[in-house]
Amino acid sequence: MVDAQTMVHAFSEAGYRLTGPRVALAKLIAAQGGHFTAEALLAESQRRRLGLGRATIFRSLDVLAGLGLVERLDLPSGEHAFVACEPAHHHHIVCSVCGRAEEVGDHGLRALATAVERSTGFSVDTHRLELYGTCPACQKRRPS
Amino acid sequence: MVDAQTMVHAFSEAGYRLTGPRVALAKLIAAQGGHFTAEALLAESQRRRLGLGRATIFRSLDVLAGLGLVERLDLPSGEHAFVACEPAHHHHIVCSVCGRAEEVGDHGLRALATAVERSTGFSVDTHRLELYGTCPACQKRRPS
DNA sequence: GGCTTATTGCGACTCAGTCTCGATAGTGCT
DNA sequence: AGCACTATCGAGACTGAGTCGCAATAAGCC
Repeated sequence: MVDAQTMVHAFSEAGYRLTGPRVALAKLIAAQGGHFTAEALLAESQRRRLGLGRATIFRSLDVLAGLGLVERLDLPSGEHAFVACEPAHHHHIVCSVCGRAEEVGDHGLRALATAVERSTGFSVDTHRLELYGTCPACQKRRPS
Repeated sequence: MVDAQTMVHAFSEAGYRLTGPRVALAKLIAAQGGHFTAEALLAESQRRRLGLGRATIFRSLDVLAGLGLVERLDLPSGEHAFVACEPAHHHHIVCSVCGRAEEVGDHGLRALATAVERSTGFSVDTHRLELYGTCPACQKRRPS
């Protein structure tokens, strides 16, 4: 998780203006537990009367994604969601019960990519790995 | 790659009716080299005057995805695409130059999932891995 | 051939995300 | 503080993917 402060700093550090809407959005994102959709942020901002426009939310999310503070992910349902995260290479595991997301290190994926390069002849540029499962808390609460 | 025959059989085998539109669509899919979007199929079917409706294409694609003969994938651009493939667990590597997709075996991903389970406490249900790179042919044609 | 019902195509509809544009407000300078 | 410059904003129109409802059609079965 990343707090609002960090995001706010990142904005100005990268040469973007530090505007009210951006600060409000940073707080909103920091308040989200796990992954969230643009639509959810929009709804929440309306509920709180923050007056953020749809376009502003999408634009800021784009900027944050560019800065690596937020990552797009595609849920199995096909929805597009986001998670707040540190700007380093990693992947996420998403709890399908509560939606909480956690960062996951490399764990040998790099080796896997190399193995694939060798066996297919492709050169691998990027990859996306998303894991879905149940987090410890939800396992305890509802042992399936 | 999967040929039209296989898909056609799979339809009837699974208890679906073997209709003209479905056969036409199967051929269309088999003719696609790599990944393709629903929109591309629609456009192609119009070009060939096959008279397939938008809804029909989406519905059949859903069915095929359910049968595992086609897999949804999300391109880095955010587009939703599909690839024809064998109904077994595997992943894809997609060439970002020509769009050709190839199937990739497990290569130790299972072990990675276990490592993640151990380190996070999550229990992993599913995952999606997509690799993007350049295929041998495109590397040769345009050595970057 | 006739019956049943899954499937189709059409067109209206929804919903996420983008675009345009005039208004607003950071930021840097004086 | 006051000012100018311009990035950014909000509202709402717009777009394009995907879905839905329904009457017409055509598989599969007798």
